Amino acid sequence: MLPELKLQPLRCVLAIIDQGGFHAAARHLHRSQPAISMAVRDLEERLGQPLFEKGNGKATLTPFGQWCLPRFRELVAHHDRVSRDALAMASHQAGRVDIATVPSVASRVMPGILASFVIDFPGIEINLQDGHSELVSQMVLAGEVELGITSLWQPEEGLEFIPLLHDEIGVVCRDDHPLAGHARLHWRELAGQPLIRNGTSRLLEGSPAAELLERSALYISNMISLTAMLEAGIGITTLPRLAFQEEHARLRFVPLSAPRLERRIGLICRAGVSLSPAAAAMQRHVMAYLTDRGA
Amino acid sequence: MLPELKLQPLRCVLAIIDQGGFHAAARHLHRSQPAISMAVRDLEERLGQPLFEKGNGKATLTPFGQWCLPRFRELVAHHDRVSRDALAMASHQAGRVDIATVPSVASRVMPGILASFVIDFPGIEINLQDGHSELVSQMVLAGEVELGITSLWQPEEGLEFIPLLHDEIGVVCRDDHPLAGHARLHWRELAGQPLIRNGTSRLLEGSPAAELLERSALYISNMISLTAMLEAGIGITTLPRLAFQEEHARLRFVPLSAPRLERRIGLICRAGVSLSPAAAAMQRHVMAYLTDRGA
DNA sequence: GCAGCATGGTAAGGCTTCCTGATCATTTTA
DNA sequence: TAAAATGATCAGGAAGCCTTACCATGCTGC
Repeated sequence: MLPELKLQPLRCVLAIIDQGGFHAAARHLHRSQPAISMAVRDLEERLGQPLFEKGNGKATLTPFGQWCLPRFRELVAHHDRVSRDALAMASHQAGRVDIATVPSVASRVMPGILASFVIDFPGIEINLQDGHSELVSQMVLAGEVELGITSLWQPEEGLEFIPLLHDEIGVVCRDDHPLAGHARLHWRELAGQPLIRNGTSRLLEGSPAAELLERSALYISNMISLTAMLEAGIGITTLPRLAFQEEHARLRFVPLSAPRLERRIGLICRAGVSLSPAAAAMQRHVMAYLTDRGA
Repeated sequence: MLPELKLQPLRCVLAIIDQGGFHAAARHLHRSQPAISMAVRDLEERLGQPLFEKGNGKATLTPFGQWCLPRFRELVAHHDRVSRDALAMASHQAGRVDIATVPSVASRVMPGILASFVIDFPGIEINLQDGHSELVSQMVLAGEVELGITSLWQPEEGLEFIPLLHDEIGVVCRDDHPLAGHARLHWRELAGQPLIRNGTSRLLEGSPAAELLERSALYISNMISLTAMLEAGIGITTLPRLAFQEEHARLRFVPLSAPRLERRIGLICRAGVSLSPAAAAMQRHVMAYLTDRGA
């Protein structure tokens, strides 16, 4: 029913007008002149009307051709725009990545990663959100973000996990606390200390140190409140090293040597769904960045 | 540089999504299923990114594919719109004709022509202007209108003339005028009559009756003023029959038999420039209409 | 007036593209 | 577990498209 207007012949028509002749158009399109003639003839046959005046030496548009010209030009421009955009998207020169991470990663790891990423891929827009680890998993599962960087408590259905970092658990206390000078600690040394639980405390579960949790009366999820408590000397807590904010001069981090505990931080994304080009670039970038510096 | 996105593969992608699978798309596009697979693969290679998820049984878009889909849909829709409009234009189902005629033709001939034209070509827009014959020629030459219907004083460079009607010259006078009862007149019978010249009087030039013009003191170009003068009995005039308005009960038209004069009314258009499809349809229609009824 | 150069159109051959039909591997369904 | 449906792959052939060579025509400068 509808004739299929191929783009190449349309380009020929535009080139003939813009370059002022069949020969010039042929040169411009890197074709031979007969190719131009035939493309035009084929197009005219499809439309059922001549586009160019015949007989006179010069290449002139018929009124029908004049009517068609701007529409052809628009269509070709539209094609080129789609083609260019798609190529930019595919080659990581454009696009958008939405990432969610736990706060510790967002503040301690992501800045370095993103700083180099935006240099390598200046066209890609980045959207970084942070939240506790279960929220991160949920956002990835729901498709709100394509990538997550977090620790998984357990393998979750529908999520793929790529390990990135081992994040060692330690004890955090004020610098004048008796434990502050230790190079490492056995969990029994914490017995009797006022332990403040936080969102990462469940990392102790399943280890001998778990019984410490049972004797803890204080739970604080907010990190700012927690550090304020610690600085006030109200008690001690356990944290992964990344979550420990080194800029607090009066707080000390002492690794827990027995049991040696860690959280495994990794990249998560939905299983079975491939990433957008931009997200794939980010994923590769994250992995290269963290393996270069040693996990 | 830019990959050439052919429309057929894009249609394949749309069909796969809309019909829900490669086989369904193949049926819908009247192609074999491998053709669809190959078209998609080729398109993916051009873009450098997969559009469909591989491995799982179903046909699902990658995020990149989801990004592309609406753009592909737009581009294909744009193509179809251009194709449909161009075809409508070419096949006289749409378009526009601008015509200029002399007033007599506009009021006496065009109504019948246009009445049947709009039935045959309901999609074509018509723009009819009238003016004296030299204005008509000018408008055609300047390209303001594509077609003119008028009489040419002389063959004009750049204009093509297709004769349509012979329009006989006669004398117009009031019904109580001594000449009103004649069936025909010899020019000498007009001698001594007060002759009012008008825009068509130069048709007498070059004939024996030309000397009547020299003895005429009154020239009136406006047809309404002229008929008012005639009805007032101020004088007589000469007019082509078509220009004589029969609805004036008190005026009579008496053909001039010696010399027998006529103006040749015809279609004019620019030489060497082909007509738009709509104008060509109009031209054919006018010629068929007037030859059917005898010139 | 005629050679020379430009225009665009035409014809025959070859290369590339694209489609088909048969077949395969995998997943879903009964 | 057999059957059906999915999409992928491959070889062969048809069609489209491009190229080289040649033709017809119109303009230009001597």
